[in-house]
Amino acid sequence: MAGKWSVQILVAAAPGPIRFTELERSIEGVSRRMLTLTLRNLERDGLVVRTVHPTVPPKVEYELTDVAQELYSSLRHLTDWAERNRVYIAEARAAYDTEHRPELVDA
Amino acid sequence: MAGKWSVQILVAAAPGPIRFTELERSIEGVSRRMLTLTLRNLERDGLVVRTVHPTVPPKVEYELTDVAQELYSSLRHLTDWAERNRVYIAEARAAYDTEHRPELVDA
DNA sequence: CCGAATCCGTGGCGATACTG
DNA sequence: CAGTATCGCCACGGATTCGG
Repeated sequence: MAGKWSVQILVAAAPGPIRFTELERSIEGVSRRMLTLTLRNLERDGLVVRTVHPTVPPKVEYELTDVAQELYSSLRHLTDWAERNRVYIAEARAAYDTEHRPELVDA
Repeated sequence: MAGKWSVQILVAAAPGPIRFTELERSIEGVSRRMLTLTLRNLERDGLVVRTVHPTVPPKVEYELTDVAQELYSSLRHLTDWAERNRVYIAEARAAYDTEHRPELVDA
């Protein structure tokens, strides 16, 4: 799964174990459903470990595996690139649109 | 567009200018439509330049910009990771499935 | 050789409501 | 608190057809 939320979960969980609700709060716009689904897929791929503390109230923590930590490092190169070229791409897009689709520019 | 074919186009075009039909042949399973669409999006984002040679028969070449070359380099970290952990993930998946969904294992 | 236009199926994802 | 279950939209992308 290259799912929409996977990367943000990796980022949020990279520093250390994090609880379900903490994830939900730190990731803007994610629904409980998608958070669960994405976590299950990450767990399935051996990227996160799920630890249930049998307490009241329930407490579940998610933690990245070593493999996922490596993935996170590799991803940083990508995000760095994205950050560096954010403006360039936005300008290229604007220029392309004014040249090829003048009607839609202000829409 | 984080489209399905963008990365493969980057890889195919990284060595140098490449023609439309060459792309179509070197990328397994891509349709003419999706190739065109993806190329347009990459062009729009300033990642490829499209050069039309007014000859008969027509000849169109696509070439990566410097920004796209940087992206390609950054991507390599990811693909390297994927290659290194291919087996690990496959095994994690198989283990997860046999444990959580025994019915589907052979389906 | 290179591409645009149209039709249409699939599934990822969101909204909502219900549980232990 | 940490999920699960059900419903439905719509954008991505495949197949096909029509040009320059």
